[in-house]
Amino acid sequence: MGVTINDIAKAAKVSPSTISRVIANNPRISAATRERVLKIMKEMNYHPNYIARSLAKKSTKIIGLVVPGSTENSFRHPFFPEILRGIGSVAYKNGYNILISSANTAAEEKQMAKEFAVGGITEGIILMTSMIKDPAVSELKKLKFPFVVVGRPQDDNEVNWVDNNNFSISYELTKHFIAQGYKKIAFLGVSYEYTVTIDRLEGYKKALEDNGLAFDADLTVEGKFIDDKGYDLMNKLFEKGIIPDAAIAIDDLIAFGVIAAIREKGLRVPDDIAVAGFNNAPLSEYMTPALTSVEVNAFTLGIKAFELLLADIESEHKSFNRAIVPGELIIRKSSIKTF
Amino acid sequence: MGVTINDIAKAAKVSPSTISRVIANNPRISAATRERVLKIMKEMNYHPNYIARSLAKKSTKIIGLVVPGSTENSFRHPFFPEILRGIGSVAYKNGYNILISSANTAAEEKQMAKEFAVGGITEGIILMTSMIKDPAVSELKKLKFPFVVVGRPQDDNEVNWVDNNNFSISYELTKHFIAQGYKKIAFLGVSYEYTVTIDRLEGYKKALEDNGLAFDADLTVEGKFIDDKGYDLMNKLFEKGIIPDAAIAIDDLIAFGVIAAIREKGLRVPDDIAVAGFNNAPLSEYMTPALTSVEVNAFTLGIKAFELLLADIESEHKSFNRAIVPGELIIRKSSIKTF
DNA sequence: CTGAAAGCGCTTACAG
DNA sequence: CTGAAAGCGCTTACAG
Repeated sequence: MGVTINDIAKAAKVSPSTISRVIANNPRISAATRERVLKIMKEMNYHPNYIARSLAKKSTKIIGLVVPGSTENSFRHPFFPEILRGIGSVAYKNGYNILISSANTAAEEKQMAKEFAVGGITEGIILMTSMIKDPAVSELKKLKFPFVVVGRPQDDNEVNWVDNNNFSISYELTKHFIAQGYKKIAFLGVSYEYTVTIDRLEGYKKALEDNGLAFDADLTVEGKFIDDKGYDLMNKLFEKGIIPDAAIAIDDLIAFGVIAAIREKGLRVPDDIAVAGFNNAPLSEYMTPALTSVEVNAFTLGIKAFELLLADIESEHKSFNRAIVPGELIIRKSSIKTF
Repeated sequence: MGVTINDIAKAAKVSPSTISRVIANNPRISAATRERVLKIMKEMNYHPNYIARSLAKKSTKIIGLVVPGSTENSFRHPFFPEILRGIGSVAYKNGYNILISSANTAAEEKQMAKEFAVGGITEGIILMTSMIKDPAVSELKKLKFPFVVVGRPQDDNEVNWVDNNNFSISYELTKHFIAQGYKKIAFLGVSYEYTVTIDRLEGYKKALEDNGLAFDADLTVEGKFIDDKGYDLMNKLFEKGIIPDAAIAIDDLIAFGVIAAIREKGLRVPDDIAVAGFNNAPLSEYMTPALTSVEVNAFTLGIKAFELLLADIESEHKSFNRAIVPGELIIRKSSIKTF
């Protein structure tokens, strides 16, 4: 703070333009003056002002990240920091900084996204959301501002997005149960507000169908994605007098609640009811029994999200892209038939 | 992008100064012109340029957050997003945005902190670190730039910091074991690079001492905080032929590895060895047995960190402050004597 | 190879 | 109540 390009110019007895060119590594500056200026910059402890440069260049090298906020547990989920790590790793390499903002409601989210877009502070936005009818998405579309959505948007027309192959991986997981002879497979935690849960439900349905099992709506329990307690969801089934032989939960945290409910009823996992989740929570491998899950590779999702955004910001030729990161089925004891 | 204060000025047939005053809600502007200008701003879809304003006002309303990066698992730990949520919640209320940066090494961390400080882009910094001899801390001290450290710094002279009462809460946890008659209590995961682990070790030692138990260095296993596998740490004890009757792990994730090692040896938790962790991971309550832990209230830590930073940025009278957020002992089955 | 000038889009004393 | 002017700290054609 304090020493500016003009101070250096005076001290070096050259013009500010020259200082600017030294900073920018402009090759037209003679080696002699370059050295002299660099030395003085160091002596006077000069550092270019990022804000002034941004204004002059009309480029801030900052991207905005809008995350769901305090009222939603999604923010607490381990995949969030993983995605952030992924974004950060490539952003850093490309000289971008990340401005982060959390919103508590869809309206707030739209507001934050808009502020980032119109304020001239960010050059692009990543939305950590995949909600149906997301107002932030329509707002950014309207503004024609570069952005990427993490999670398939309901209407993926004219938007960049990244996601897992939720349909396929859910299909595969369901098949893993069917192949072992399970027939009454429950699906817990669908929320019609999140495409991710819908896609997983569809994969499950298709797997049933392809293997001659009828889809039974009674085996599907609606929830609020990861905001709900698996314990409650499983008990809804029990209260209806339904005892499945297997249960797929939309998230590992839900799965643990499901297991708790099963045990409370005096049943065993996997012997009486086999269980699997999604998102491979850090502790899932340590549980007893270890939980079968799907690794979603959130770090890679973050990398892809940034790459798509960068392309949108820098490319001359506008296009809308998507990247699908494959999930990996991780089979552990909770879903392996023991008899 | 595009429409500036000058465009509005022309359209409204007033000077740019007047537009600026309307934006700033300056009371000296007549209601009539204010209304007219606001109307035109809306019609022309004008939004003030944040960067230009920052340059003119010499205030960006942005704080920097430096987090440990990809190579460290600390970033993956659930407390990270919790702290971020806490910071975000108050930052938002105070009109601050958060610029985030992750570093992989201590040197990189210092570099990021310095760039944030000297680049004129942030007005203060929160360091998510509590490492011994943190170069970022000394750098920011040298620059006399406002900052707050999450975690007690080794030398807390002239630094603002927030932390849990790690000594006391560890004391309390240890006493919980002693009170039940446990005598051979292991302590796993001390890292002399993190003050948090040292403080917890000291609390453990003091509790032993105050209750007539000798501290036995052989019962302490060093680790790399949450980067290490609890499984390996516990086996180090076993390999030395030591079988404790209780084990305190520096983190819940470590504790789960510890439990896995205990079981592999054919012993039971808590019957043969009682176990507890710290940081109350989201799944700890679902484990079998549910894990005794310490809730560190990371959200509150984040709030306090921002409040301290804000005070440093805005206060006329410089001072160095700290805030201690009490942890809460959460006793579950893993540490309750069954016989 | 270097400089003078204009400009990026705002704010803010100063003047009236 | 409003405006003209200078300034925030840079960059960048244009000129030489």
